[in-house]
Amino acid sequence: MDIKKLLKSKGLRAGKVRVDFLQYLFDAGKPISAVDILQKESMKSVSKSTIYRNIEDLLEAGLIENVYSNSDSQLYEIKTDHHHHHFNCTQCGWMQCLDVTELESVIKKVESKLSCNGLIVSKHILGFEGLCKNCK
Amino acid sequence: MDIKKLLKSKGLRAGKVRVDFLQYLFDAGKPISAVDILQKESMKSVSKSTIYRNIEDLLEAGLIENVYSNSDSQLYEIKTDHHHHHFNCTQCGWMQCLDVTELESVIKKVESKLSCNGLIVSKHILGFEGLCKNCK
DNA sequence: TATATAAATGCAACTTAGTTGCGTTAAGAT
DNA sequence: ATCTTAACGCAACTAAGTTGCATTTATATA
Repeated sequence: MDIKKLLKSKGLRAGKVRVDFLQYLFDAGKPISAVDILQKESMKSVSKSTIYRNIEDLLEAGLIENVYSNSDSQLYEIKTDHHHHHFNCTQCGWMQCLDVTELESVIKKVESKLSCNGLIVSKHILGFEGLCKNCK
Repeated sequence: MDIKKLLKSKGLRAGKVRVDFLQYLFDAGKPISAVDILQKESMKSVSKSTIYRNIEDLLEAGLIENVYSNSDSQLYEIKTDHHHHHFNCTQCGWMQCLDVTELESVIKKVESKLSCNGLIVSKHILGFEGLCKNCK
């Protein structure tokens, strides 16, 4: 789908930086931080407040989501209907998507148990850390 | 067990601030941040570098461990042999320990599958977020 | 108990991710 | 073409965490 139309469908204007930013996230195919973006050559002239405010807007619109990692800066990726988690190399930062349907069903059980205890569960965070093939 | 002896058994000296800090973590019975500590009346005169360096040392000694939360500052708690996870209220910061043995066995399976793929898994992070009874 | 020494602490300056207020620019509806 | 307001840039700020260095103190040893 066209980026501009996607943004419009969520009630967001297709500002120059916003379009580039979202396109970059689509192309990256991996979790990205605000710092990553700001260090990109093509983004050198972009103000960081613009990036951080775009992250806010895109999160709120449900176009991107936060990804857990042990890095100093928050990571984000395009939000898909297919919920998944990540393995994160603590040495080089490499990440791999994990599809673990078995896990998801157990997590659902825990969440419904918590709901019965009077809590509202809005999300869960799950991540695996360690060393990748190259770094070990 | 006596705090000073515990520290000594890990090859750490029982400095005044370190003992107080570790005692506080034991008494708190909930995850605590460096900022929490530094704001305590009895810790007002303590340097923040001392706290952060103590956190490093205690982590390395395996006496405390990091706890995931959505707060700005990192949370820590006394490390026990009994591994567990938390529910975290995003409004007030309240946390509840969760004992989910069912989850742990599935996670173990995932981790061994990752090991077969040539990755070294050192730890996993799991947390649930939402609203507690008071905040919902 | 006195002494030596390295670990623990304090202090101040620094780093870095992220925020905020405000003036300017440009997207897109009319 | 014009108007409105969202998007953007800029600069100053906040707050968590780090670092270098001087001072103090825990503790091993004499």
